[in-house]
Amino acid sequence: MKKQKYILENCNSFELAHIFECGQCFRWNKQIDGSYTGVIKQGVINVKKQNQKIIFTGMCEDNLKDIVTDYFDLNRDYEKIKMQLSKVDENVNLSIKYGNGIRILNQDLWETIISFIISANNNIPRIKGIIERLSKNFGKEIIWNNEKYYTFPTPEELKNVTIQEYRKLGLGFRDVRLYETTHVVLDKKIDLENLQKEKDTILVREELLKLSGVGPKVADCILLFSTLKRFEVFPIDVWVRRVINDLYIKNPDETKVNKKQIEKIAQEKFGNLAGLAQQYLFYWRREEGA
DNA sequence: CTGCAGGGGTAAA
DNA sequence: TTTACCCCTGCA
Repeated sequence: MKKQKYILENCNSFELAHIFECGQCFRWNKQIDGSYTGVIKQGVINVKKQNQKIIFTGMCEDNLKDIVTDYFDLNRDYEKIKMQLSKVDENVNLSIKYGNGIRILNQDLWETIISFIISANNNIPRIKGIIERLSKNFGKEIIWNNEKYYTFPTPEELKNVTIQEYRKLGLGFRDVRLYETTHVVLDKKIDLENLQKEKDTILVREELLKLSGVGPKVADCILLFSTLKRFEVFPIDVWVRRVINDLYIKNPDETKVNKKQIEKIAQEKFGNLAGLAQQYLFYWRREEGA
């Protein structure tokens, strides 16, 4: 573990709030100076934006530049993607202007699976709290700048944790799901490394859906926000339903809007960039509060 | 102060 | 296709 620093200059499409508050991650916390600190794999990293420069500092084992280049998806041309998507219509264009600095993170597959199982029928402050307690109890401690941080627990580190212990950490009815999924992964009934190599998105999705606590929405979030990185999926939650209904369907009762209908619209309008369009629309609608 | 709906869904009926 | 589910927060 060593202290490292990396400065990225001339980076378009990189706004801290857009990246960390758009609902894709749960382990980044805003600091007093406006920067964000989070745990990636076995390291702690702080990201700060200053005069158009992105400053990464951290305590980690591997090369910091390599870690953040991968994690923040820095080799992808978001300007080009935004250009394409903004042509769809004026509403999408507005949403892109609003969340112009969004990047989709390459988060660890295991961590993303567990995080989104916890996210089911839950709210962000509580999700963050649960993940923090899980890490504190079962992850490894890292000390950086006199503060304690904890890595996200591996399947092995959760091996002997009981359902009752999960319940005590406030997981609620998700306790059984976390227990079952952990053991399915430990027993290699579903092999995450193989899943990572599989090209066919449909097949990967089917495998994810076999996990306890993973339904259609959670599966799509895992596909989009982890290293699986599938931009063609379109996770549908209440906010996405709301914004798609308001813009394109206009059903007076949004709870009656059919999922198939939303999927069709997403496919037709956004194609293989649906996932990213989802993020812009979601962030726009949710932050605007309208 | 108490009661209750609802939250970035899933699984079981 | 409908309903219960754990826990927390906001609001009537």
